Amino acid sequence: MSIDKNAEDAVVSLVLTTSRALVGVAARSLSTLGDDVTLPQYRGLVILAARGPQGVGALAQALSIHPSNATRLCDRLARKQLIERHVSQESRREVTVAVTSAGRQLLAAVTKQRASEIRAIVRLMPVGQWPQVVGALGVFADAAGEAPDDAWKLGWT
Amino acid sequence: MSIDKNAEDAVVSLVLTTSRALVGVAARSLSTLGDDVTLPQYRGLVILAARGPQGVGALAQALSIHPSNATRLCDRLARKQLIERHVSQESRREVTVAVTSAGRQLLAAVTKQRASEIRAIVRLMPVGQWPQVVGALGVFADAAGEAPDDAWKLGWT
DNA sequence: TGTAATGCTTGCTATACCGCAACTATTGCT
DNA sequence: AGCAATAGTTGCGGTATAGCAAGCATTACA
Repeated sequence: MSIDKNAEDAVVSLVLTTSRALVGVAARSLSTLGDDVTLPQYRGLVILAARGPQGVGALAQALSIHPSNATRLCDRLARKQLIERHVSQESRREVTVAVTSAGRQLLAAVTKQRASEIRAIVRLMPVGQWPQVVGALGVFADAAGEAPDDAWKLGWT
Repeated sequence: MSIDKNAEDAVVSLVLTTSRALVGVAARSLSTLGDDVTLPQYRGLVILAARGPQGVGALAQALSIHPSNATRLCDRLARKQLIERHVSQESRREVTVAVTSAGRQLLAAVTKQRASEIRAIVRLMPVGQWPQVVGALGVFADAAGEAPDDAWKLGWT
């Protein structure tokens, strides 16, 4: 048990270290947004892109913010042409919010920047170990995928 | 070359996936702060904890914000007893900012929460693969460590 | 010693974010 | 038709972040 415990601690510790590096990458990729888009706005974009067009209320719930707050977030995103508001066809009182192509481009730019930084790191790793890394990360990703995952909710991905 | 390219893409893609999971963990761990501490404030705390006590100007530079902004950030952190300001002994015009024990406790709580979530994921991985994961993550962490690393600057760690 | 540079703070203004309450428009139900 | 529930918006007040300019000490230097 103590051996397993130590092994577990070793894995956790390494994952924590890895986490620091990857979160740093993510943070920097967001900073490429400049002052154009704030973090809450980016989170909203991610949600809308992941879940597809939906109402302001649903967005508010996903972001855990007050509906009125979501309205104004949408105001700002719409002003930047990153989303579009359309009155729903089903209910005239519902407003459907959708990411525009410009919004998608912004999200793609963030991902691209992130991949680019990761690529630089990967190239520093001995090529001979890539297979092992792929295997290990696959195992981890599987496990993380099974874990209750609200990550995308937070829009920090 | 095309094979290496594919292999590289595979690694990058997996790291991206892993990144999403880990960033989600990090984001959730920050949300344990409640509304007590904002993200900029947390970033400041991380910097101070990592670099040790230092002047307001150095903190501002590390956070890439205006010194006046750093002053007010320190105001808020000090009001919450998370940092302390002392006039430097060397220069009476310099103010040294240091994390208090309460501040360290807050940081520890975040890390603890993060480790706890990671532990849950680790336990979902087959024990037999832990050694491989440790090896692979070690390789990755090394590579990430060699890469120009401003991650801690951003205080999202 | 007098002047310039440094380190930090304060006044100012602007934006973003946040929740609550009140309001409008629409839909659903009786 | 009338009333209640729903979806979204707007008004309001509050805090946080952010930069610029001005000011105050203090230090460094000429």
